Amino acid sequence: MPTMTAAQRRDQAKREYDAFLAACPSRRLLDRLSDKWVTLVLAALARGDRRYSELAREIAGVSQKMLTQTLRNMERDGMVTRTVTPTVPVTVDYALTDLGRSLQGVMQHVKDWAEAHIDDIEVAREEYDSRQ
Amino acid sequence: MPTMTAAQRRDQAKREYDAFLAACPSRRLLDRLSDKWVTLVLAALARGDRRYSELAREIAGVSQKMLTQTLRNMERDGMVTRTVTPTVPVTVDYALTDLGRSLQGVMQHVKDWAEAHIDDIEVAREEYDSRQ
DNA sequence: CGGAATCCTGCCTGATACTG
DNA sequence: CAGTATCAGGCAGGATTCCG
Repeated sequence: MPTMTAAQRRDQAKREYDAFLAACPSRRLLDRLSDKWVTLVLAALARGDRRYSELAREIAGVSQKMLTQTLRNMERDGMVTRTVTPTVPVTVDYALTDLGRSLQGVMQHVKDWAEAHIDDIEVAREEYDSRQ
Repeated sequence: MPTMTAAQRRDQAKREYDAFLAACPSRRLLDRLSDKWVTLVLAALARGDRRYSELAREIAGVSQKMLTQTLRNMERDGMVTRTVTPTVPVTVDYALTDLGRSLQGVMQHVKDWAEAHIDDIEVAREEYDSRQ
């Protein structure tokens, strides 16, 4: 009785795909980096340790929610350390770990590429749009 | 009459922020890369030209919609070329441009980093979670 | 100061169906 | 084969409020 066979095959494929995804290092990192705030936090901390409010000011446009969430995830991933100093009011400092610094070095190349080639992209885009 | 002053200030700040964003090369590129399919398409095409269906098979988990959308955007950005051969049925080949190859070279470093360090991240994460 | 919690909206994405 | 069109839902992310 092959009822639902098509749906079952799809589910099967999906499970295999998920397993494949979970086993692929590149994709797991890409999932992390596709959160663009991660890269911006890395860049900010590369210039030195920062307090929460300093990061919020330096990374224009990030909401408190996203900044907190990003920092939590990065702490969880061993990219940054979080140091609470029980003053009044409390101060919280963030710093890169060795792992974070290592990744930042790689992302720096991406940033350099962006500054060198983003104009080419803009030009290509305008030409594409002008051809309808 | 300072009615709506707070809201107006927010709007003003938002407009300034948008203008700032539009002027920042790194962020514009990050916006593109935060679409993770872009990186995967770059990697696939780096191994040689591909037809649409080949890409769909090679990049497991991408929907037709997202693949088409990603390819369109990348073509618009001058990263890939799209060549239609009017056979029956029609064949469409995608290839990297020089710009695309250049970016792919940079992203290759990211991929290498991922394969070298993703385990460190996993370990850090498990330790973080085990500490509640 | 540095968050946590809540609500709520948009759009991102996948599923499905149709076309040349 | 290589798409386009349409619909639906899920959740990313913003705004707001409250707390230690």
